[in-house]
Amino acid sequence: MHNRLCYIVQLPIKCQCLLETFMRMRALTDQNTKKTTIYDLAQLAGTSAGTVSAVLNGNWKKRRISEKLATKVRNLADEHGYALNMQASTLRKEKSGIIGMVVPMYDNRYFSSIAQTFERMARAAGYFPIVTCTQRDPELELTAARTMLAYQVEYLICTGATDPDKIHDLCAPAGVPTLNLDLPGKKASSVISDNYAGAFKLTKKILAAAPERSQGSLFVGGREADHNTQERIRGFRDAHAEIGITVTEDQILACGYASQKAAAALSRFLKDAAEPPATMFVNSTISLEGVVTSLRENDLATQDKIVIGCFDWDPFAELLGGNIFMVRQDVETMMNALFSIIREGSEAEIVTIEVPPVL
Amino acid sequence: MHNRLCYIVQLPIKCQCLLETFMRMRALTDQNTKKTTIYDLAQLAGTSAGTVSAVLNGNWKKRRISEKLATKVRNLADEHGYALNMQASTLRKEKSGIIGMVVPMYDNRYFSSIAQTFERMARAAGYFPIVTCTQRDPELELTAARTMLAYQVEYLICTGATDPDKIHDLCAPAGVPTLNLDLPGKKASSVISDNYAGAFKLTKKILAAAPERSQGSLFVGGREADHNTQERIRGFRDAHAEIGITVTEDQILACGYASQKAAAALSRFLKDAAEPPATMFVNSTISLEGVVTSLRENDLATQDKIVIGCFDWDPFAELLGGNIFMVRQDVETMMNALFSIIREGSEAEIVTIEVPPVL
DNA sequence: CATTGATGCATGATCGATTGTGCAATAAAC
DNA sequence: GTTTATTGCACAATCGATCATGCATCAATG
Repeated sequence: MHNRLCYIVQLPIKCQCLLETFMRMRALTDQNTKKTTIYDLAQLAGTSAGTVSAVLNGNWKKRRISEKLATKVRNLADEHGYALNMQASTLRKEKSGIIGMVVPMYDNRYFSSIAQTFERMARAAGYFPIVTCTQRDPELELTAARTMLAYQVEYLICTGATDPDKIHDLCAPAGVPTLNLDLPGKKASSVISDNYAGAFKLTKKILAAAPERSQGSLFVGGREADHNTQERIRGFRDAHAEIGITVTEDQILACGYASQKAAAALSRFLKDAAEPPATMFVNSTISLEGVVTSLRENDLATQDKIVIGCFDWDPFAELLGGNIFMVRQDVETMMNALFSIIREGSEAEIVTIEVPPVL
Repeated sequence: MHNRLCYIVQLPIKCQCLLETFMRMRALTDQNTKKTTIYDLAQLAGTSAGTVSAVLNGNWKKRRISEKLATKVRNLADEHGYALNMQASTLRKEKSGIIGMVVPMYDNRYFSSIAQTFERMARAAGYFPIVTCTQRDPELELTAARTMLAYQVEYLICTGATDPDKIHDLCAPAGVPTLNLDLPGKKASSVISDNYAGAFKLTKKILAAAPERSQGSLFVGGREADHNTQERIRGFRDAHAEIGITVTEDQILACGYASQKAAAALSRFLKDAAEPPATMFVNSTISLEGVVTSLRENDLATQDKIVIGCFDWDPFAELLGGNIFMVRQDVETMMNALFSIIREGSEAEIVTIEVPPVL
């Protein structure tokens, strides 16, 4: 069945050198295109494929294979650079060992740290992590999820997904559990930052450091529709309420996260205002980029003049100097929570874990 | 062969409600754990698995399947949320469509931009991209490469790899071509920044903007052993030579990339020096973090006092203000070069493409 | 010497999708 | 009416690894 036929031809002496060249090429091609399989190793070791498989995947003890044969097979595997064919293995075992994650972007510290930590922990848990970024494109989110399903992922983590519940509905019929990270969903467990508490603390901090000024605070960035922004605005409001200040609608610029949008929104605000705001709550480092740019353009350095609080962390932003405070979402703890849910199994009910960020 | 047996049992009426509950559970479990296969769809459509396969993978025209049957099969597939089993498909076709990439880290703009662009372009080229970060761990680099081989990647891109040639040697016997990105290798084609030209230009720029001072320039960050650092030092030297200055060994602090190392090396330097350097060439944003920290600690703001050139780009670093110039490695062009090599096929000889970075 | 048990391995079915081959049924050509 | 061509599909082998089953061989026991 698995015999690889080999035609041996008798050639006249004249052709010997040609033959040699051919054999070298074949050897090269063989090694270059044909991967060694357990059948090849079985033939070389004079044993069966099943035995080779047992030796290489570690349960040869159970199958009572002799130490001697096991060693021989392992040596041959090393010599020939044997690599397991995961597709075949997965197909048979019906378990891929793959855990998937979709993230919106890599290009800020929060998400890149999530991706990096996810890979590390997944590997430590014995999974093969596949991370893919969906460019904040809802369409691509679904396509990516579908593709991950095709690759038989055992778990799918939806990070900052536009519509995590739709992804859940895609995965559920295939028996693939999902988890939400950063943004919560209703149909699967979620691990998110404690946005309210973080925003509340951060706001108190900047209010305490704020200079006296008629023009009060400003909230910049994020989308009113998204859960995180709502919670942060609530924290922002309540921290003000605590010292007897009511935040009005015009103090909230939920203009989206993109830096250009934040810059534009802030510039518009500054044009109408008599005085710059005393404090600003900026909803992400991405938005902060826009805020800083806008301040530059309006000849307002960060230094001392305006106290900024940013819900997110970036090392260089921190070095910007001036009165800038950042809360750092606790990625390590969030990811630990995530993997503890995964370890518990999907039996449990739907939970939402809120991890406090650190100032 | 592929019949899924279904035992139908006649139960006394008493048990009817129990049965109902059972059926609901079974339905749930069935839908939750068993994925729909082409055999399931074939049975539902009253046709054969081969036909279903042909319909779903698009070559049903070639196989002369009627429009009517094709539509029926497609509808059934949609209804039942059918997802292709890639493992089975790959196993049979002996082509996975997977393209792999290893990167050292995600947490700086350069590498995260590379990862992001890679994913986008790979998808556009019809591949399924798998990116994994190896934490600058040479051991993990090899392990990751081996795992990628097991998953039957068709191509492997080694980004900033410690020893790309070793990875090549791992992949070659399996017939998997490799490409090097960012750091060159000898055994496969490479796409890298034109480090010499970039460094030369950047150095000229900071020299032109430099204040007159006895203490000249400093080169901070990177490893003497790595190709990029060598080339940048060469550019740094030559730009000085052009205006008649010879760079001495003590002006080169190739202390590694890590920010702490850069901070420590610079602080040590500043302790011994009578005066701070007029200009500094910093070898990456990571190192720049350390440099800025060290300057802070030594009460030297960036403002006007020291002209800094950084070989790498970060939006916030750019906003730091003061005399700081950054060259941005041209990721888009580099990745285009990479994929054009991939499209050409691996027939061609080993080439090294140097892409000029932009100031 | 016959029976039991342990040891060491081979055999073959199986996972799901793909694809070359072949065989009916109908249509077209002579 | 017979031959040829075309349409429309079913069948079965195959990819590589896994694992339940089974069959020799040899030692131990009665």
